[in-house]
Amino acid sequence: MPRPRMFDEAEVIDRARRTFAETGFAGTSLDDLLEATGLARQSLYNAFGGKKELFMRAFLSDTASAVDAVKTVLQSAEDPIVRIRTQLVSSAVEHGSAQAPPSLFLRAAVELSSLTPEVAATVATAFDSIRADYTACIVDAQNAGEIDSSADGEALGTYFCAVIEGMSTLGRAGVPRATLLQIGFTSLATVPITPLGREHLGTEDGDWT
Amino acid sequence: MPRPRMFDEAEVIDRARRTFAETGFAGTSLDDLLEATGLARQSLYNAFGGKKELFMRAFLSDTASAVDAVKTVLQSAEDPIVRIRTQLVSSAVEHGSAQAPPSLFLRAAVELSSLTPEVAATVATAFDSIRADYTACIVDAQNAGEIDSSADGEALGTYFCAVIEGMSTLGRAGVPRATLLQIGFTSLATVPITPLGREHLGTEDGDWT
DNA sequence: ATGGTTTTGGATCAAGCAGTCAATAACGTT
DNA sequence: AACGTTATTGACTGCTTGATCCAAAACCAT
Repeated sequence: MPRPRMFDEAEVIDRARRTFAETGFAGTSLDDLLEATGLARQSLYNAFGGKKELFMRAFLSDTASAVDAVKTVLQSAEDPIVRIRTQLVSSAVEHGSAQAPPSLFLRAAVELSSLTPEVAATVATAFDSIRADYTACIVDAQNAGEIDSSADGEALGTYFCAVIEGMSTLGRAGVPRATLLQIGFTSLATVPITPLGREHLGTEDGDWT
Repeated sequence: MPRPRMFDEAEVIDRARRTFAETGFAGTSLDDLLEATGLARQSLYNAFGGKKELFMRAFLSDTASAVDAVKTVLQSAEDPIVRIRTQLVSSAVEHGSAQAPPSLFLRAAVELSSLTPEVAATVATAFDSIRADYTACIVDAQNAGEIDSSADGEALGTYFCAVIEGMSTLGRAGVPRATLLQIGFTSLATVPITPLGREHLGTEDGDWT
């Protein structure tokens, strides 16, 4: 019996995500959000509660999909070592583009993790999840004989977390995609890949323009 | 004949740097700055011009000293390969501490590099300088026979830029110092160190509590 | 002392801020 | 067709913002 909404909630959150990612939480005014989403003032308050709540919705959604994107690649059906390279390439491509929307996850981590406990906890959990996915994939590769069994999977997992976040930060600062790709490929040299693994990887680095 | 200032300009800038680093540009009000610096309103405007100008002073100063800190370590009198490890450790220690003041450089890079051209240019120049210092140090190490001459010094330089920025981001998100140190040591495995270089490095990783 | 210059601190301003309220409009159910 | 429920709308509120103005105080060279 109620009057139906004239907007798509998911789309509003996505627009808000973009806006917050571009100008930050403190730097985004309610009017900015209204313009970006097309909502009327009271609609936003009815549907979401306020600026902080809408931000958290957008932030949690962005974090979840970022974590999910990593998991999907690292748990695909490819060879484990190929999955790792694919993930690094995918991070480089995602963060190394001027027109691509910047990451709200990074922004929130830098802007709010020291001020908002909930953001800090979410960021920590996300890092942990990514780290665990990487570690599991490395263990897979070790079991497949593609990575030397003496390698420390945990250490490499946290390490790749840092590399990914470094690429994200550099990408936001304007570093071009090709450079991020180089960083990704270079970081792969940390992994003691066996001859078998190297065979699976192939020699081609691919073309990413 | 003019009345002398009752404040130390450098100290004011340093206090402002800390405040901006903690709450960002948009998140810091003029009253916050007055409280942090102890200045009176008009004094701040007389001495610096306004919020934006004071921010730029603090940002440029922070960037310069961050770049300088890297350069100092990488151009010290130690063995080249030791310098690199020392720099990674120093970055981990600097960014991996809850009480240490967060980096305004990272904050500005993430918050403003897409909005303020001058910030973006400064950030880009800083990255370039760090990258160049790393590359030069790697070349030194190659000439000293500590790193395989086939290594791509440029690629490793940009790579270490990303690692450092990744550590900075993770540190701000609450990742502890020990983890950052592990990341730093792990990242060193990317470098093809010769037996001679390994000898110079020693076996000890040191104790950093 | 004294004059000229600067700092200082309080008062003030207009603009922008997040959030609220009451009235209207649109829908599904009955 | 009428009702109850919810979305929409736009005006409104009190507060904070960055910035400016002005008069009084502080200093140093003379």
